[in-house]
Amino acid sequence: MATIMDVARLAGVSRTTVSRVLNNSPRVDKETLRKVRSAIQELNYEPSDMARNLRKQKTGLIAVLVPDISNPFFSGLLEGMENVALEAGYKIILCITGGNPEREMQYIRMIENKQVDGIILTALRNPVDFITPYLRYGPIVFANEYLDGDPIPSVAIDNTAAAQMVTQHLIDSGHRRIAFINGPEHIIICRDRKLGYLKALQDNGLAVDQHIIMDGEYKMDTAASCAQQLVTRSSRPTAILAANDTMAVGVVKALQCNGFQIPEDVAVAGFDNNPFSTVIEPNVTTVEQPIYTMGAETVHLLLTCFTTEIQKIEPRRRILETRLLVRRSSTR
Amino acid sequence: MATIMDVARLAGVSRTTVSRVLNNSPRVDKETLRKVRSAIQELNYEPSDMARNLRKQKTGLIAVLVPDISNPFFSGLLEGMENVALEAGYKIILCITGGNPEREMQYIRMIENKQVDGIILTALRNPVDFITPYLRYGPIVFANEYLDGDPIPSVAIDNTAAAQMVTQHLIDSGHRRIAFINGPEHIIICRDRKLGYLKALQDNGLAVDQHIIMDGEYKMDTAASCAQQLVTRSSRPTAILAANDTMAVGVVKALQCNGFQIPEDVAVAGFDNNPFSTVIEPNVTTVEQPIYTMGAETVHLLLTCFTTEIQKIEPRRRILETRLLVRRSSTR
DNA sequence: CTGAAAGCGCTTACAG
DNA sequence: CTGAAAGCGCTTACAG
Repeated sequence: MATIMDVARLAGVSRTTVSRVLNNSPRVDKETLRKVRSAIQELNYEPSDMARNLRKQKTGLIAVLVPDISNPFFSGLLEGMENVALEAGYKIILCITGGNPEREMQYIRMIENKQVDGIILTALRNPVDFITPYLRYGPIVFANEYLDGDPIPSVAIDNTAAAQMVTQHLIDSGHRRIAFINGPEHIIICRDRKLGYLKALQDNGLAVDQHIIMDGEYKMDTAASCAQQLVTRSSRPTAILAANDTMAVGVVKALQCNGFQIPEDVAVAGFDNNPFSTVIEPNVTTVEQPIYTMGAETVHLLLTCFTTEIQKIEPRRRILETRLLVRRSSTR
Repeated sequence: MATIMDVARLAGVSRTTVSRVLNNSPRVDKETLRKVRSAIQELNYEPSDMARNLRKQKTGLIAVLVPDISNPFFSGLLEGMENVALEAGYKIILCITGGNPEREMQYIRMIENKQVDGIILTALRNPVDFITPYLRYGPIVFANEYLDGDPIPSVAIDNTAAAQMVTQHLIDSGHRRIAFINGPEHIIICRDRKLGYLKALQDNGLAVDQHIIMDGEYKMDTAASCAQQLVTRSSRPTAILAANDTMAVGVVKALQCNGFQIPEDVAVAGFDNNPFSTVIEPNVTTVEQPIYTMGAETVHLLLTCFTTEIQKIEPRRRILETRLLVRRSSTR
């Protein structure tokens, strides 16, 4: 491949001048410009990004860590991120952690070697103390996540309020015994969804029964067996709230398999408004999140971090709006 | 951040020696090794990948172009790719083209500037002549795609045979009038699926009716309206084959909306074995593809291209096996 | 076993 | 308007 020196020689100028042409510097003679341009053309020259990166000390790369891209939530998030990144001249490195803490750390360490300019973290599986040391190498932001009193900027929804809203809807529909199938509880957003669920029960003077609060691991199968257990119990719940739609669908299928009618026997609701929720019959009531926007906003936030001191960024925690979508699975 | 010179100074050696330690060269004195290691530790030194890349003339990056990651087919493909890439020390740049030809070219041009070492292409939307000039910059391979008589290695299934197999299954189930809802026909695999469908009809002496061969654009909604049209016609088909499961699900829902029983009134089959196919009732008959393996094999193929002349690679076109999964949507 | 030097391909003060 | 020089942070023949 041709280098800047080849172009300079052919055009009979210094490589400084070629660089000026490449970077659209205004201080170039018209005739020189023409010569350089034609040399570039003739040699089919393209500047090397590797050299530019070293010189400018930036990679133009953003690492995005997700547990699993087959989950429509994360693929939607990535789509929002990718669009904004591309527009800003950045590329995204896809880091699938599979929820594995070691793999997560392995990817985070990319910033040490300056393989990327910044990192976006989702569904963090390591203690935040493991992450903060890496902040000195470059900016790190959260999507769909946040930590109490930490210095890491974030974009997310108010999970407590959202869970409270959907639980309240079930209560308003007449349910008094509502089960909750949560995702992994060490994930902050799951912790908060549970908080919102509990809050709604308490606000309405309903008893909390730990036996009908379960961990569905965010998976359809696991949630299905949770549902199975819930309905074979002596006093079965009349409604089941799941922390995402994938699990809600698992619940619906398990209940239908066991001969229960939805919503007549048991109402069901989920989170995310993912495509499954409208493929299954009955369609599942859910909390819609602005997923694409969340992805887009997170990249904007990271880009801001590239040029602004973290303390000066306002707001450092962005909260996006959610919307309750009432569908047949919870309608009497 | 500390550089190799800082380490060299602190350890009292040359940067050559530090580099040797970094790269585990055997020719280093034990005591020197100790000094260098402790200096590295003390300075919290990590070598810069930007500098290494420039020096070694490689980026450790692979660009993967996909039209849409919300499609489980492509997210599964990416998972297979990501795993193999990571193991081999490569990272993946996520390039979502949205099926946009300009955007596709924009991403392909990354290889000109040596932003990536190689490219994996799926669902190509540009003429192959647009691509071949870029082969001189670095290797390009296809996943789930192939082109007649071109020099680009590929990993895919035999789409003609697969479509023939599922069509034959419908014929064997007694259907004589089978509609086909295809994806965009300029995509090679769609062209071939149609070929397989036609072949099965011909082999069985069945008439081909162009009116019941439609373009569903790979989308659920579009396929649903295709189905709507098909069943409101005078002589409606007794079976509908869709080129992917997302469309098959659209067909099922549209038919059910119109009061048709599946499979009693109309049988349905799809492609991919995607999660939708088992969420909907009845579960949809489909052709299972080894998606994860396809992703993994494609990266292996690309890695081979990094070290081997393209003409010497055997086999240059890899064909993976498929399997027919007969489910209730096509069972009488 | 170790180091000086060249070089990967750019950009950017600095000087003219 | 243009160029010589330094430098981004590494690795790798080459020499000793």
